[in-house]
Amino acid sequence: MKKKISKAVMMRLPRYYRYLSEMDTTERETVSSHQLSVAMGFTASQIRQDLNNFGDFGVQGLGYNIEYLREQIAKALGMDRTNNMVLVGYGNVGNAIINYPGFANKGFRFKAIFDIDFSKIGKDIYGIPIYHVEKLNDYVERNNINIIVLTVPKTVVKDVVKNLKIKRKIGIWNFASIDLKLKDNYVVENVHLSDSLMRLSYRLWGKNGK
Amino acid sequence: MKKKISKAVMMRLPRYYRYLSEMDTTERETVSSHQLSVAMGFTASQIRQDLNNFGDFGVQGLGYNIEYLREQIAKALGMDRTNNMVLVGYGNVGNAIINYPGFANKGFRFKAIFDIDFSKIGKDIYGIPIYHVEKLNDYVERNNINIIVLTVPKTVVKDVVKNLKIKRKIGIWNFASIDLKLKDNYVVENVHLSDSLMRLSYRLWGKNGK
DNA sequence: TAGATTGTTAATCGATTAACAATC
DNA sequence: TAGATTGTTAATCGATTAACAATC
Repeated sequence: MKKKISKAVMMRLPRYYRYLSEMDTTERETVSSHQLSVAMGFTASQIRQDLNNFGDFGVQGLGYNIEYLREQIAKALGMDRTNNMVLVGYGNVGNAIINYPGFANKGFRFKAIFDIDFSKIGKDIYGIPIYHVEKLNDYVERNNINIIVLTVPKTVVKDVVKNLKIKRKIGIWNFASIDLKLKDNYVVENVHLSDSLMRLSYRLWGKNGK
Repeated sequence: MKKKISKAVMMRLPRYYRYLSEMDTTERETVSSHQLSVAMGFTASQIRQDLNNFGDFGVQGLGYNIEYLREQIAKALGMDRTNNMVLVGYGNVGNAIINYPGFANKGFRFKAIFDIDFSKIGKDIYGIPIYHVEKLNDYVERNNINIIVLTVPKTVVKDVVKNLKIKRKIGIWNFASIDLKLKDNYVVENVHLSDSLMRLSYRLWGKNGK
C-alpha cells in the first residue's frame, strides 16, 4: 500500500540509506526486517511499517532486496539526481564542508565558493573558484544551483540572505545557529551544532537523567 | 507540577535556550507563551505544556521571566557546570570545531587535542596542546575530561574507541557518519551531516514533497 | 476589580508495538 | 508442503492541540 511518507519515517530514511549502503551484497542479496532491526536498533515491526509506508519492497518469506531497497529509498529522498551547490563563507566551517568526504558520491557537487575576503577571492580550491559574495545571486540564477550552503558567521547570515532574489525552489543548508525565516520557495535545513552539544549535556547531567 | 522531561520536550529545550538567550531583557523582563510562539513557531499551548513539563516558571497574567526561565532550562540541560573536552583528530572538521564560537561561553572548554600526525604533535592551537592519540585514554582519566569529541575519519573511529577504557560516565560527540555501539557509561551523541543533507534533498525533491 | 496569561484537563492526532493472516 | 517473513489490522502509547478555570 502506498501513502504519504510520515514525518517520523522521513527522519529515519537517511539512516536506512546509510545502513543499506554499507551492507555487503556479494554474499547475500536480501535482508529481513529482523536482521535490520538488530543492526539498526529499531524494532522489526517498525521497520516493516516504515517500509510499507511508502512502497512495496519486501517479499514474504525472503525479506528485502538490499540493492533495490537502497535505490527506492534514494528515490524517495530525491537523491536520484545531481545537486549543484555553492558555499558561502570560506572560513573554518566552510573548509570542513568542502573537504567532507561522501557528498560528491551522492550527487552533491560544489560549483563555486563565495566570500568577502579579497585574499581568498580569485583563488580556487580543488578547482572550485572563489568569487566575491556580491556575485552570489547572479551566479545561482545562471548556473542552475539547487543548494546554497551557508557557513558564514551568524552576524552576517541575514545580510547574505537579504540579497537573494531567487524565485524557483532552492535549498539552504544553514550552519549558523539562527533560524532563518524566508519565503516558501527557500527550503531551509539547519545544522545547529550547539543544540546537539546541549543534548549531549542533558544526557550526561540533565535534571531527569535519561 | 513536576514530572520527567519527555523526549519530545528535551529535543526542543536547546531551541528554547537559544531564543531566550537572544532576548533583550533591558526593555521587558517577561515573555508570554504567545510571544514565544510567534518567535519560535510552536503553538502557545505547546509551549505552556513544555514548560510545565519540568517546572513551575510562569506567573498568571504576566508570563515567564526571561532570565529566570533561561537559567532553569540551562539547569535542566545540565549546563550549570563546566565541561572539560578533548578533541580527537585535528583535520578540517576538528579545526572547524576548535574555532567554533559559542562553546566556551556555555562552559565547554577544550583541554587538549589528539592526532597521529607527527607534524602536528607537540604544537598547540590557541594554547591547546596537541598530543599523540596513544595518550588519549590516560589523559582523559587523569584530567577529569567529560566529553571526547571525535573528528577522525570514519575508518579510524573504531580504533580510537577500542582503546578507551573509561569506567565513569563520559560523553562522546561523534562527527563520523557511523553509529557507535559502546558500553552504557559512554553517552554518544552523533552529528550526521550527510543525514541532514539528505533530509534537505527530501524536502526539495522527495517523492511525497512536503 | 478587570484583563491577561498561566496551569491543567480532556480531546485529538500521530507513531509505535503486537499479533497474525497472507504468501513467497 | 513447511518454514520464513512480509503486509496489515488492531491495540497501545505518547505528543499535540483546544479549551477554560485558576490566579496574578
